[in-house]
Amino acid sequence: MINITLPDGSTRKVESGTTAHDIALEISEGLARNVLAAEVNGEVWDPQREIHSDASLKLLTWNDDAGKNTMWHSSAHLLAEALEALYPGVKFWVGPPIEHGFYYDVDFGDQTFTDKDFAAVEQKMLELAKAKNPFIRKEISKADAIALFEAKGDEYKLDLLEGLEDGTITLYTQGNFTDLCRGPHMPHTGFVKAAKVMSIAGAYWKGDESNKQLTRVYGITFPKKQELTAYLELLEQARARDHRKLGKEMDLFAFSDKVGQGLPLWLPKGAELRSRLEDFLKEAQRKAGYQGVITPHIGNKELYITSGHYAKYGADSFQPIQTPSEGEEYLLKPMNCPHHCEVYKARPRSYRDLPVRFAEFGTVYRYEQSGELHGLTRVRGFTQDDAHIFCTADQVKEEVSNVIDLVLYIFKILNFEDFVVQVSLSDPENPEKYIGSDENWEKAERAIQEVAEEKGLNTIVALGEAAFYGPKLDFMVRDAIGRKWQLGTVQIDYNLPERFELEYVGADNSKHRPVMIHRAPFGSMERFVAILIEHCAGKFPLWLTPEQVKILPISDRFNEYAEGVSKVLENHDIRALVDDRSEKVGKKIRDAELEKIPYMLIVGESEAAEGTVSVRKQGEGDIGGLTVEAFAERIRSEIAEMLKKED
RNA sequence: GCCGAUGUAGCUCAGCUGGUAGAGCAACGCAUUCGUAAUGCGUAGGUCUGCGGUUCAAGUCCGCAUCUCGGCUCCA
Repeated sequence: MINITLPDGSTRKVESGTTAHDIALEISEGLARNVLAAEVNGEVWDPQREIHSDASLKLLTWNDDAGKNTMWHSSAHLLAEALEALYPGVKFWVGPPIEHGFYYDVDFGDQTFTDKDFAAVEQKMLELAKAKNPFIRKEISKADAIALFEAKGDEYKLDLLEGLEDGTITLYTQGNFTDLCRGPHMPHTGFVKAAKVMSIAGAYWKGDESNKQLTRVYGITFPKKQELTAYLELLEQARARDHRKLGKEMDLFAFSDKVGQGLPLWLPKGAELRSRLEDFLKEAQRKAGYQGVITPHIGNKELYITSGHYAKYGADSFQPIQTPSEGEEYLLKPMNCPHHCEVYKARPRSYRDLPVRFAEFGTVYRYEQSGELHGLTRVRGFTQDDAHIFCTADQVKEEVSNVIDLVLYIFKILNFEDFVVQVSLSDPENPEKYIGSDENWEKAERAIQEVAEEKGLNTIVALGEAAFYGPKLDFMVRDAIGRKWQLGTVQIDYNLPERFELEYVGADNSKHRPVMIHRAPFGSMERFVAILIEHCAGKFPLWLTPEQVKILPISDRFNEYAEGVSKVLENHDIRALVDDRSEKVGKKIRDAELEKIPYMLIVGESEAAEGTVSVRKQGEGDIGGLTVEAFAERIRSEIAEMLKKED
């Protein structure tokens, strides 16, 4: 007999060899029907696998991430089975679960597979699912496994086998399909009630761009049909908020083939939105003790040789600009840090001056791979809300703390409520990868972690993810429909102060090296605006939106009164326009609603007579009449309320 | 950069197996003067991404280039 401990702390005595499925059955038949996998002593197992020693057990269903992953991993095998049935001779590499569904990397050989073939594959998958074929686990010796896949002529599985140790190799079979796989899998294929092949794409074998490309087939499955429908609706919703679509519809930005790939053009409304964000951050930074600096868009190549960026990125960047002077070369600046180092060096610094914080909305140019460009989130010319803090090692903690406060303030004002903080530290196994003294690293890593903890941030620590020049802290936000984005970043840097020989005179009258902190709360204006658009689906907060109010006269006779209202609002710094087209008010309302203008003011006979406006809020409808002054006051206080969230 | 798909009016899209382009919305004009999500009529707008090729004839077929999109790789 063995003891099984369940998550609620209760213990069951069962025969050795009992499976998780058996235990689920003891609890309830309904539960047993839904168990996809089981966590046995912290390891995810097949529910059918026999347990032979005391263990802690957690039954996993569709509601657990690990349960979902198991089903999707099994679904990848189901996909493979369907593909093998329809395309005899195809070869498979790997098929893992991903955040939404799974994929399988497939070598179709001479056969073609296009999106027109998806439906047939989906049908086959469902047919195979209906058969409720069990997933059968089999341990196999390495020699037998090699023989098996050699017979099949499957070079991919043979390659996988090379990396595996004898004694740990398992095969899984469902129906007619057998795959080399560590598992675990759900009990049988019947759990899949809905299947969709989402897309195909090329993917390098082993992720190496010098290898051949396989066809990556993406799919997703669900235990209920309606969950698939809901998922497809969510995707539809995401498409509707896509910043590329909204940016075009709302006249915020554009691209031009003539100007060049990945070089955004900010249209008047987008420019206005952006500069309002910049002003907002500038004001917050001014209060936080930053000083603005301005540096040129190009820099002598020597600058980047000193910084080390030329050696690392020179070949993949916009190439140097020649001058009439022989041998003289300039680079479009790919980052602001080297310039700011030179700002620091413009005069000798004393420990009494530190910390100094140089801020600049610095436009930089990076030659991103063409296939990498994406709307405003990945471009070749963009403006960082950059700043560099130069301080002593002892000041790092407080400075990081202040930066975090600034980022949190911004998130609060802009309603990014759901975020985690990733702390990237050095890899303890490979200390030689990093520059800077052990003492300083330890100080900085401790400082970052302590600050994160003191602020009660939801933190994940990523060992080995630090940059070679220092540890960092990144904010990952979740937008309104649950997608994750990386926004603000704080990075500690021991490298550039060294390379630029930055110094300050200490209290001991000798020279010391400052620590440099890079930080960008937005990341870049382009990226941030893109994420903001998607987060709020184009309905910007009142204080940010380019057009706050549209005045809609009932007929041309009231255009004059409407203009008067507009003037009054203008005097209150409210951005209002009159829709003086000769259209019915219903049409004007519809257009203003679609333009996502927060307030519509309908004016006609009675309003003109009484000096009032009839107020309509976007998405909410008519909210009654107010005098013009009262409306202006309402807007003013609404905005004040939004910006007042300071701690 | 690589794999694949795509490019038709300002926008969203039709255009079957080759026979020199069409709709809705937007724009413009006229009429209408209207009360909370679309007034009517009319006008104008296109080297069908570009360059070559096949053909009596190319938006349609082929090649190359380019852009965009989905991924991969990359992201100082």
